[in-house]
Amino acid sequence: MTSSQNSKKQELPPTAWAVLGLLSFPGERTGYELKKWADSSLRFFYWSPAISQIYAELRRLEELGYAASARSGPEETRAKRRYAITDAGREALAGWAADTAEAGPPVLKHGLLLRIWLGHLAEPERLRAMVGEHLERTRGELAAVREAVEHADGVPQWSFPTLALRWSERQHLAELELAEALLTDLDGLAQNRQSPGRQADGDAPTPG
Amino acid sequence: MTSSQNSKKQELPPTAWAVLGLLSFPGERTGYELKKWADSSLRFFYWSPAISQIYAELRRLEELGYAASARSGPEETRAKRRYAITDAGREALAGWAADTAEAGPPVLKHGLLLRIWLGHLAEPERLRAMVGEHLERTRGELAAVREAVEHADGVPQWSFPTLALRWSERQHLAELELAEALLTDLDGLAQNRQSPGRQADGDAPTPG
DNA sequence: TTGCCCATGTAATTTGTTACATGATTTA
DNA sequence: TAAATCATGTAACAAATTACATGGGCAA
Repeated sequence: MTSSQNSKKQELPPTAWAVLGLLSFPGERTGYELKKWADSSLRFFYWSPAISQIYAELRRLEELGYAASARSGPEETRAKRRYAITDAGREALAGWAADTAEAGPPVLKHGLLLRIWLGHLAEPERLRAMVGEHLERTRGELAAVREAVEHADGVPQWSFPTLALRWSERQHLAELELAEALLTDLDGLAQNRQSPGRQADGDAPTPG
Repeated sequence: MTSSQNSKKQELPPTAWAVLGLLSFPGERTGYELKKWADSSLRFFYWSPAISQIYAELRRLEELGYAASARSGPEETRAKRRYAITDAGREALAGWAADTAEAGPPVLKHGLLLRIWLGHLAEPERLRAMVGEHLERTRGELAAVREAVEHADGVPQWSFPTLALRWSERQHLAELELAEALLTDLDGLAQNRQSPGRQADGDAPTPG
């Protein structure tokens, strides 16, 4: 059997692949370093697992032979442990990344929008304030993305991560525009509510 | 003690609030109906819990006195069970929704971008194809959002859900533009890779 | 009469978080 | 020498999914 035809696909959660992905760039690193790296770049378009989960995934990856670790100090001293990806790991990761069915649609969990959706429970002023706070926060995030881009840009090994970060930069710009448009829509709603005066508790229409 | 001052905040997962939110619109509905509704609208800006979890959350909400249910048939016959929000539930939900600290930044889990980030493991052609598939899928999603908007638009009780869906429509349009820009960037990368010829395995720079 | 949609629920399992314990190294 | 950061790990728990079991009603 050829190596590209492992009929039994490794079933691993996306987090495991993301951690292995972090290891797929040149160099060896500790779980701690991986966490910091995830916080400053992965999190913008995917997400940053808890440090305890990173350690757990690293152990699993090592068991599977996808990663190898070396202690810096002597055994038993709980010293720094640096991980590197193995050839088998690189191959498995490439196989997973090429599987487009695996990817599925992007998942968005937008707390602000959930609250807008529940706008009938809040004061209009409160809603506008929430969108304003969201704008502020998003500007901060955008600055963080730009820092990450600056850090990564120009390094040949990081051309693809840079691409992802550039996408993220544009994504944050879009998020700002979306929020502005939302404010406008909110104003429009307030206008229409001016005259009617009735909160309309008629028959419930069918959702769905 | 006034009802608006329960000093002990109810700690509930976002899913519980989302389910209660579904109940906050006029009418009584079954868990099954809630699931369908979540699939066709909530999922675009938040996410749609598994049906088994919806049932679990409904039980919890009822225990807390935030929702009440009535069987359609006689007891013990596992008949249809319709849920409605209670006054206490509405109040708790309003309190949660107004808490802006609770909201946190939006979370995005973008499988395609994770794969772009790992672009060094794939054929350039494969990457382009993946973005193409993403464009296709996003167009389909956009159509689904528009259907939902059409369904909700004009119904007075649903003005805020309609707002959220409009936001989602624009968000999907932005997603399409982002993907087009990504294709362009991918082309740019391919151009630069033309001459060098070396896969550069020099010193590992420090990520972070 | 077969299959699909409606409808509810349980059980097992996985995934992921927070809180905690521990100690080395660096910096003020 | 005190505090911050680096670094690894365990334990308890919460959140969420998948698979499964059950059965009524309706349409081809």
